[in-house]
Amino acid sequence: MSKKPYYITTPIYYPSGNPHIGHCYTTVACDSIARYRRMQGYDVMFLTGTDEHGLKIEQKAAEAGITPKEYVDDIVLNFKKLWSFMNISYDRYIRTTDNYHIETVQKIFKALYDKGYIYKGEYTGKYCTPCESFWTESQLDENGCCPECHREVTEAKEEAYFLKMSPFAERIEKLLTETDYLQPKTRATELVNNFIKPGLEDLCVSRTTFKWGIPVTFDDKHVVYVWIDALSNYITALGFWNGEYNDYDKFWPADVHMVAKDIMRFHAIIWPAMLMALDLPLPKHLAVHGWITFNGQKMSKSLGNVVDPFILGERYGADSIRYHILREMALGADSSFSNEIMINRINSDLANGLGNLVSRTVAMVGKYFDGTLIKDRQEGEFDSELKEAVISLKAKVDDFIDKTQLNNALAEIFKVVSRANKYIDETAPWLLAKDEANKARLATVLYNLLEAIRVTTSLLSAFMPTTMPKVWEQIGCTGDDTVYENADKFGALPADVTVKKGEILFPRIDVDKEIEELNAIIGNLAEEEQEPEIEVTPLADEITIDDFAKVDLRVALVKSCEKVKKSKKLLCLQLDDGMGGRQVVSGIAQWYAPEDLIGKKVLVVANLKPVKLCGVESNGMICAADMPDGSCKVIFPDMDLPCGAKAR
RNA sequence: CGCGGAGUGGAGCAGUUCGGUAGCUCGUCGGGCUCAUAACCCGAAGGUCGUAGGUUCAAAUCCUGCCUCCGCAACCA
Repeated sequence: MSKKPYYITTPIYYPSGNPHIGHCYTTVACDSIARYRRMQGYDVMFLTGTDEHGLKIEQKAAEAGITPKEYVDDIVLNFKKLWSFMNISYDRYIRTTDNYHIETVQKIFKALYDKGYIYKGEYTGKYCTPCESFWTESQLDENGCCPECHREVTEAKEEAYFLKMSPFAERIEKLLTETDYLQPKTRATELVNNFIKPGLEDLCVSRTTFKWGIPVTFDDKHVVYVWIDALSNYITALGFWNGEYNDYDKFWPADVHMVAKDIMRFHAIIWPAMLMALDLPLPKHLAVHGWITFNGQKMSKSLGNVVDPFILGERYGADSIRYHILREMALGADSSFSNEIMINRINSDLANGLGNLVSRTVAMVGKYFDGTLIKDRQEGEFDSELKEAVISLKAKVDDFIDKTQLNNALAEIFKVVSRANKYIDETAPWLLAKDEANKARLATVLYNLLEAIRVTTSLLSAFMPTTMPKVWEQIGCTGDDTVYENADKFGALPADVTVKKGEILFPRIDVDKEIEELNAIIGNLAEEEQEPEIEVTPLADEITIDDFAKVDLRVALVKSCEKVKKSKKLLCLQLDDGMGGRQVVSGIAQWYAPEDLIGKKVLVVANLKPVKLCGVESNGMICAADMPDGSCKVIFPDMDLPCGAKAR
């Protein structure tokens, strides 16, 4: 009988910077599932990779003075290094710059065009001429200018290809609401309400404004924009429409695509639409997890160092990091990461719980039996309860794996670890050891403990693949003892098993000392980062005095100020401008409370065309200056200046 | 009234579908044990389950209003 196929994927990561703990999160989870499925006897295909095209990479490479390919080659190396460090067992690694992928994407693009799902249209957006870049409204900086060079942008149109989405809207809505495709399903309504009910917009799938992408074969001005390029990796990597591999028929549709919530939308809507347009089967599940947050804040570049997986892994071991990530991660929800939480977790579960259980059990076999158990047995109180817990564990873990609830799977396993520690107290082997007559009973107790360790660690080996074999060595496992098939059986180890004391598996960590040291490391890194941070943004193009005269800056007094409801960033200010007053809306709510501004004087661009922001009219703009950390500070003029005074 | 989620002992969470003695992990305090990585085991303290009403014999759970937080969308003039 041939093995059942199982296909699981991580997203392909964008290598515009080095990998961080967020990448680990998804990848470690997929790896654990892949390993578990392999144990269960599935023929597993575990795919990961990198999405290497696009404007941002083009620019980063230009900054570094190398070609885009050279740039990504470098970073891909770091990704692979991290995966090898974290003991990730991927079966295939796809790079969107691989030739076979490029060819296939071109074929897919052409096929969609021939089917009439892709058509040529016009894309309108904000364009920055010096940068030759299009930006969406949301990408613009706080002044509505180019986020790269901070110069003005203009409305512009460019020719582009679009993918029709509306033909698939109904099917996608059903997929989200009526099937268990999306996990957890709680986000389905949100997606449907926000994107499908208002009418699915056609998707822009090509660009002419940058070159670092896959060329459209029948129109060489265009390169394929991210969607069709990146998402199709899941099938091109199997050899779909290419000769590089040929297991598409075997593995498609995928069993699980695992993604973080920020790219859920693309996998929940665009990817199914593409597959529908190509008439291909849809993947079975999309497992969405939250972000790792750091002390409640979203991960950011400056915080990235704090949780550098290499630094943490070197200190505590890759398996400890894997365990912590998996144990904290609940499907869907964010999970906060702090060094303290992690260290406490490692101490209580791994060092005190599992590590200590192995250590004390092995030590007792050594002390009371010289390392090798006698074959005599005598059953006693508490045995059956322990055995029951051990034997029933596998089914429970299986169930949680099926639901991609790895945190619960681990919790279940550690309940048995706890049960075993309790069993030691119940049976008190050190008392049994005092009387030679109890030898058989003592051997039974220790054997039962070894069996509990064998079963829990064989199930754990999918999650902590590096450390568990070390345990097996210590408790005297050989050959097939630790296979999945034996994980719901009691008595796989030989009755006269020989143990071998080994190194401490998970050394206990001194919390205070470690936190201090980690903070010191963070401090050093932060200092190194500081220098380039103070970069001054390039000067805008030269203007004449007449140009400046067009801008009418006035001094005004803030009479009242309140937050714009339903908005996070906006404050609504009532100003005395010496001309009867005016209302101005400003995007500074993150940095100023209303009472910080009331009674102060500000500089306002007074002849700016009025607009509505979040439905509130704004007649001007408050002058403020950028801070290096991305926040901004309002410029307060001298209080003696009269309202309405014109600045020049 | 844009859409959605969440408010439970010091912290992090489960329980809410199909109302019926409020549970888990960590922390704190007390006790026990000594095989073990100052680890292990037992016990205790600590919660008017965001808030105000309503339904009910009975509400964390159902209904209504309100407050707070978060995410998406919008938006940073």
